[in-house]
Amino acid sequence: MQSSARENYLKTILELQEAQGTEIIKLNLIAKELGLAAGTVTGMVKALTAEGFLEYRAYVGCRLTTKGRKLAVTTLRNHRIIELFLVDIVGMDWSEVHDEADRIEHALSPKVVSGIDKLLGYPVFDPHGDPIPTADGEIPKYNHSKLHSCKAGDTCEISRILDESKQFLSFIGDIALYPGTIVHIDEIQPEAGIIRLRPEGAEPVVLSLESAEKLLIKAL
Amino acid sequence: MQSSARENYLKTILELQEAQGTEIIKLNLIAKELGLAAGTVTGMVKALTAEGFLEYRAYVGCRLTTKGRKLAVTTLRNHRIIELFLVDIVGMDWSEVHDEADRIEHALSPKVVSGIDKLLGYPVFDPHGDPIPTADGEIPKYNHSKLHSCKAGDTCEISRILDESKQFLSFIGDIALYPGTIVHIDEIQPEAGIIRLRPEGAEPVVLSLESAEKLLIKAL
DNA sequence: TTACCAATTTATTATATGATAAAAATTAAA
DNA sequence: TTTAATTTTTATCATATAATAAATTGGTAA
Repeated sequence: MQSSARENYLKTILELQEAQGTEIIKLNLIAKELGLAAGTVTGMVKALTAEGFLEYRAYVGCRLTTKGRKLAVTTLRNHRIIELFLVDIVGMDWSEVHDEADRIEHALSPKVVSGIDKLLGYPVFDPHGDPIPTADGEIPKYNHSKLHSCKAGDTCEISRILDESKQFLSFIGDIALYPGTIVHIDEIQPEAGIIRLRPEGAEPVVLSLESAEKLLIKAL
Repeated sequence: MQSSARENYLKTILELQEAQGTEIIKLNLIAKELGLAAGTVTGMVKALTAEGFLEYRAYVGCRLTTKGRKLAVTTLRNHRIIELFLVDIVGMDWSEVHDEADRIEHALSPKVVSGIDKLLGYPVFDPHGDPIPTADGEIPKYNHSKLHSCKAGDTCEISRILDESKQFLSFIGDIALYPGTIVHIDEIQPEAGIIRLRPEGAEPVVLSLESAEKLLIKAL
């Protein structure tokens, strides 16, 4: 079956569940995320419900069933493993691998994925710091806070970038704020809406608080 | 996606052109090769003709245009590079990579393919000995002969396996007749329809002439 | 409570890909 | 050369995916 559309829906619903911390996802949100018309989503959600991947209540939203979650997690795992593969093995820039992975993730058998997983040394995070679901379907949880909630004088480690757009990642990459980078918070100006920080061993940089909200950190 | 079917048609037509040494391919043959109904192929060939990928004359057959050949060669290149990648880097068996590659080949951007090409060291052959088209669209030609046309006493090197079915490759792999293997022809019995040969440094094996026809060799 | 606005669903339409059966053309045989 | 067998095409139908517009529902403010 041409299930790559189905896998995309399920993966997106899983990502929204993870991002929001809620089980039930409004169809409108799915439409926005996938760039589809609302009516299209209603139709597909009904089909996925009939096939046992989702539970759905009109005007309320939908939720993954166990079966749906399984397929969604597999797709998300494929996506993140491929992203890491493209960066670590193929040598691509982290800003350009998301769209590639979106296409490749649907074409991989479990055997290929497990081979690449082994090749990468069973990694736990993708290049953006997103946790890679395990082969048996667990998604590791970390409650890291957002960079913009730090205080001046704090030292912390960048752990995850929530915005995977090419532009944002290029920008963040240019100032070397990769996951694992240690930064010192020099100053926060809520009125100006900016945060001044210094990556270890590099020149200080200035971010908008809006941008800082897209960076998760681990306190040190 | 929409164009993976198109890419499959064009790639198949290119392979048939290469295998037969003729430009014009009958639609019936395409249908057999792709496992589709004849009517389906007529429809798609018309579409591909309207789009400038093919030239087509009813009841005669079709031929790739320059534009069609370009896309076909790219797809074939992707296929063969991915096969080699799956064997050499991921560690899969050569008998199982064909179907995988058939799915993955449509999901790869030129950037990804060129990265993997570099990673593999710009290879010239895939695991089955098929030549990998170059990035600028050339398909290297070799006029190797078939194993079954050898004479007793000959020594030659296996260069290419024409049958990519899982069963045949498993069998040939079990007796280690990979491309590069040197073999001595001990005996040929046309009446019995068999050929006796000895891979260098291994026990002799017996093949049907039918199987031997699927193996290309290079005289030494 | 009613009336309006936004969100959501339904109904219709479109495109890509495929199958099947009937019609037409080609090839082979008598 | 006429007929029979085969191949190829045409015509019709089916399924998956998506868009749009109209109708419906839900929430909110007067």
